[in-house]
Order: sequence, then structure tokens, then C-alpha cells
Amino acid sequence: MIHLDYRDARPIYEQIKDKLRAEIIAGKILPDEKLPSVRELAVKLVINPNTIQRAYRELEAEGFLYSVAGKGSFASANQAANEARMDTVLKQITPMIAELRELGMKEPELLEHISHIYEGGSQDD
Amino acid sequence: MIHLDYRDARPIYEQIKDKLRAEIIAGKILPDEKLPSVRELAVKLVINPNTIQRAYRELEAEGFLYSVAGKGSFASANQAANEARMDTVLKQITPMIAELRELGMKEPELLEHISHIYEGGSQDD
DNA sequence: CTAACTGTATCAATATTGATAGTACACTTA
DNA sequence: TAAGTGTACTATCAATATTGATACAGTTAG
Repeated sequence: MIHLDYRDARPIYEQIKDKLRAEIIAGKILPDEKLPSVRELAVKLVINPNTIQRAYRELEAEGFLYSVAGKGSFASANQAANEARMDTVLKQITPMIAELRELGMKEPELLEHISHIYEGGSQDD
Repeated sequence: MIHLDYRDARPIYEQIKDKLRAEIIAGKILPDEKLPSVRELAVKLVINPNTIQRAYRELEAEGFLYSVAGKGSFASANQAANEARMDTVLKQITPMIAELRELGMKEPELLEHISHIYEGGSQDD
């Protein structure tokens, strides 16, 4: 299921986050489906449970899963997960929009740029 | 002119960058006006010239000033400086727009959000 | 050409942060 | 009560960021 790559410079917990996030978005892990426990996955991947904990904690902050002490961690409903992630990203964008505004960029111009960026990234659909 | 705050957790060169950038944007430093030399400002602020060098180098990358070896560093024309900075910020935004798109956000919805963020930040004008 | 200024590049020392591990605690359920 | 679960805290090691020391290279005035 998850395969770590130690040649990859990216930290373990990031790799885990990305794979789990992708599976949740893709619906390969269904809403409310139970994820492997922190310890179980740690044993399986031969790493420290704390690393899994971190991945789960951050995915929870991003809205992709929810954890219940004593019970386990579960995938969020996909739609809700996506929306939570969108909120997070929008919050990250906010200060940049503010800066562009301070630099004198007007709203129509900004929207034109954003639109161009959006459409420029469309290879697949 | 520039006053350092050692209580501030932010690095020295960031503080210098912000103050100089603000003065250039505001037009308090006129286009092509000569800035203090790396060593001169270093002596004045009682810090290492290398720290000034870094601030200048990054401000140059952002388009706010230009440096000529042997001559000095000079403020860019404000309009050009602003546009260079806008480009930088737009590049930073790009991967986030791409992610929103991958998460399923459609263009009109995105533009609506951006518009809302833009207008939300308008206290002054 | 030389001296005194300018910015630039490189390397080193230090401080800060990041990533992971070890361990103990708290909640849930059977 | 026991065995599972997530959570919190601290420690440690590595990586990065920040700053400093120093040497190099371009410009200009005399």
C-alpha cells in the first residue's frame, strides 16, 4: 500500500501524507473507513509511531481525516475533505493577495492573472 | 532611518528588507537614488556587511533595486519595482492555484473566492 | 597607476529549526 | 482489567538558516 523511498529527500511523514491524501481524494479509502492504527502502520513501515502520528495529525488539520482517542483514525467524507483543504490553501493565498493589492494591482487585473494561471495548469481534466 | 529590533524574532536582514522595500514603494527613496553602501549601512547599524549584502541581493531579486559593482546600489523605478514584485508573488501563488484546481475547484468559484479575499483586505485605499 | 571607494563571492561558525525516536499518559471497548 | 487506540512531552541528531570573516573584482578620482 504505502512504500517509502529513502533515496527521496522528502521527509518520511510527508511521503506518508501525500500517499494517504491522494488515496482519500481518489476515494480509494472510503469516507469513515478506518485507517491503520498509528502503531500498526509504524510496525509495517518499520519506523517510529511518532512519525505516523505526525502525518495523521497534519492530515487531520488539513481536513482529510479525523481521529478519536481510543478508537482510531478515519477518512473524512471526500467532499468535506476537499473543502477543508481548499480552505487551508485559500488561507495561505490570502496574504499574497493582500500584498498584490498593496503593490497597486487592481481587482480586474488580479482576476485576469489568476484566470490565466488556472487555465495554464490544465493538461489533464 | 532604519532601526533594528533585537526583540523581534525575525532575522535582521528581513527587517532591513522590509523597511527598504516599504520606502521604495512609498517613493520616499526616489527611482535611481543611491542607497547607502553595504559597508556604510553596516557600520551605522553595527552589524556585519554581509547581512546588508544579503538584504540588497534579495531586494534586487525582487526587483526593488539594482546594484552595480564599483558604483553602488540604487532604487529601481517604482513602477518597475512593483511589477517585478508582483511577478514574484504571482509565481508563488501558482502552485496553490494548481492544487485548488486538482481538488476540483472550478474557475468561477476560484475567482469568486479571490475577489472576496481581495475586497476583504480593503481598509485603506 | 594607485588608492579608496563600491559590490560580489566563498567559506566558516553559530544559532535555529526540522525530523525522528523514546517514553509515558489518557481514552475506549470488550 | 487488559489490550487496543490516539495524544503529549522530551531528547537527540541532522539539516538549514543566519551571521560573520575574509578575499576578490569593478569603478572612479587624483
